[in-house]
Amino acid sequence: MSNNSENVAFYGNLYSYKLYTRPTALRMFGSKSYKKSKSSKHQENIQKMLKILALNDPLTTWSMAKIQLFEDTEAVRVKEKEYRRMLVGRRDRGKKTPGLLDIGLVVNDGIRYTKGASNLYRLSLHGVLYCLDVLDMTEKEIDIMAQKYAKVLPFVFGRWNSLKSHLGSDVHRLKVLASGTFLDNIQISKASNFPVYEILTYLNVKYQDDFETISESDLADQISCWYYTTFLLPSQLRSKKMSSVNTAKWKKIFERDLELKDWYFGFVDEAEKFYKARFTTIRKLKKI
DNA sequence: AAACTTAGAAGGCATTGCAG
DNA sequence: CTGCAATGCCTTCTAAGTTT
Repeated sequence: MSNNSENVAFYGNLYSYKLYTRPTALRMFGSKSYKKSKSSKHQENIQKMLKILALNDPLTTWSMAKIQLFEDTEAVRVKEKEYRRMLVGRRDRGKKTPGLLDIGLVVNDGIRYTKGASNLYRLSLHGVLYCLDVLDMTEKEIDIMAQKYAKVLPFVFGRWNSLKSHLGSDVHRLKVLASGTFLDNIQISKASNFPVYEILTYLNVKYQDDFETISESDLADQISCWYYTTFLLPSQLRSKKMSSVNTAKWKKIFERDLELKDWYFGFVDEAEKFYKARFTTIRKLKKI
């Protein structure tokens, strides 16, 4: 039910994740989990908050603080403010320092009216990717995040359990994307017999105008399409051919899930049309 | 290399507003 | 009045040069 068509998106397509959001987030909020490498207090705070958001339904700043501090109202009061500042950034002495909302890792997910109006916050898809990339999430935490964000990324997180049962540890290829690798380089064109390179390139073309802002459902489509397409690559890029085992797994996922199948092959059709039209154009030159 | 400078971040305090 | 939320202003801290 939570929809965001009226919200202004502060994030763009996957290319802008790779080029802008991710590098900015790494610089400002840490490129490694604060548990693993020395980080500033600010980075630790941010990462802790992101994890809270990752593991819960949309929250108000107050409820975020309460998750950590339960009944200690005074402490919650202080923490809550800290959280809000991290979200909205701060404007001090004429200077604006960006917060998680400005960078696009967190989005406003509607307003709760229980007591007055209060904003609900959750991760954006960029935020989900950053968490996968940087926070040291356990298997169990990722499962919870998938469940909480199933509506936001329906074709992947909405089918997480079934994907896990079919793909095993391969489900985590999403982390490749999270780490900023889009796999649209020419090198992969020979890594598979399937037109992986062509599809991923078309995926870039289709959403190229959405660099500044993209609707969340379009971004979810872009991510999901990337996700299913990369399964057409062997796990190690060295081995040239997909094992028949992999292909079988892939078919199995689509067999029972017609909605997914229609959606994915709808995209494949689009890509095919795109390339065909272009070749038709050049063919015409031959006839002159 | 210790002492000093300084911009920006973090922390603290105050105020406002609203619902029960 | 209490619990919650939002924001501005002031002070302290920190990380980085720069000077001596």
